[in-house]
Amino acid sequence: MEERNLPLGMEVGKMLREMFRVLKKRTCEQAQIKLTIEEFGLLHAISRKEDDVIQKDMAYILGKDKSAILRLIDSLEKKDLVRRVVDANDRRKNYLMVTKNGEKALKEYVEIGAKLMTELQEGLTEADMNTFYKVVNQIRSNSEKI
Amino acid sequence: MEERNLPLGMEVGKMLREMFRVLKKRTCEQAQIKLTIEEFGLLHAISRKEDDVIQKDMAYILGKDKSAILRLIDSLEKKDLVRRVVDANDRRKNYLMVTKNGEKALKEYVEIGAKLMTELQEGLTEADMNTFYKVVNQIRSNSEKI
DNA sequence: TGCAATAGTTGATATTATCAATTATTTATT
DNA sequence: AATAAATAATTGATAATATCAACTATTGCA
Repeated sequence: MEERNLPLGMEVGKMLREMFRVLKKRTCEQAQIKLTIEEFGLLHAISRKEDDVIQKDMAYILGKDKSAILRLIDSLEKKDLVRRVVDANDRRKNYLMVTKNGEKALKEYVEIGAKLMTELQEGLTEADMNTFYKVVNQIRSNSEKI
Repeated sequence: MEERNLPLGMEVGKMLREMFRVLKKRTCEQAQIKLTIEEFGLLHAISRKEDDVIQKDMAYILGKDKSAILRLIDSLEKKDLVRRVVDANDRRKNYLMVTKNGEKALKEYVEIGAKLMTELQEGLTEADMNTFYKVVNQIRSNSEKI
C-alpha cells in the first residue's frame, strides 16, 4: 500500500468532489436558498459555536485566510443569512449572528446533508468512521505543527 | 458522534488545506519547477497509468470536468512537462506523454510528498490508513451511484 | 450518404484562495 | 499623556480552478 502515499490528497479530493457534486445537485433541487458549499460550511460553523464568534476565530476554525472568510461573510450577509454585530466594548471585533433566514436555510441544508451522508456511509460501521476521523484529525494536527 | 454528520466535508477540507499548505511551502523551497497541487496531481496520474492515456480518461479518473483537465494539460504542456500525441489511427484521441522534464519535476515532487506524508501519518498505523482509504473509497463509490 | 457517437476545444462566468498593505481600535509602554 | 505595539478587520490585486453549454473534428454504423 506504499504506493498510496501522497495520492492521498488526490483520492480524498476526488471523494469530496463526488460528494459535493451530489450535495449541490440535491440542494439545488430541494432547498429554497442557494448556498455554495463554502457558504454552507461557514454558516454551519457559526451556528454551531455556542460562545461568541468573531471573524478571526472562524478563519482559524475553518483553516482559511481571514480575507477569504471576510468575503464569505460578505456574501452571507448580502443574502441576509448572517449579521455582523460590533462588540460594544471593543470596536475591532465583529460578532457573527445567524439570522432567522439563516437558521431556516441552514435547517434545509443540514437535513439534506444528513440524509445524504447516511446514504454515502452505507456499508461503513461506526468504528470505520471513528478511525476515519482519527486519521483526518491526526494528519491535520500534524500539518499544523509544521 | 452523530453531530459529526456533514461537517465531514468541512473537516476533510480543512485537513486537505493544511496538508497542501505544507506541501506547497516545501515544494516552493525545494523543487526547481513550480507546479500547483492540481498540476502535480494530474502529472502524477498520467505518469502512473501503464496503458495509454487520453484526456477523457484522465477527467474520469480524477473526477474533474474535461474542460478543467484540458486547461491543466495546456498548463503542463506550456511548462514542457507533458506532450499531446495524436493517435495515428483515430485523430480524435490525444495520448498524453510525460516528458523528460516532466519525469524530473515529478520525481522531486513525489519525494517531497512522500517524506511529508510519512511525517503527517506519524501516530497512525497501517490498519488505520487502510480503514481510512476504505471509507474514502466507499463514500466516493456511493456518491458515483447517485 | 447521413446520422449518431466520441474526443477535444472554447468562451463565459462563478467561486475561492492568497498575499501584502492598509485602516481602525485597543493595549502596553515610556 | 503620548507613543508604540498588537489586534481585528478590510482592501486591492492576482491566480487558480470549476462549471456549463455550445461548438468543431473525427470515427463508426446503418
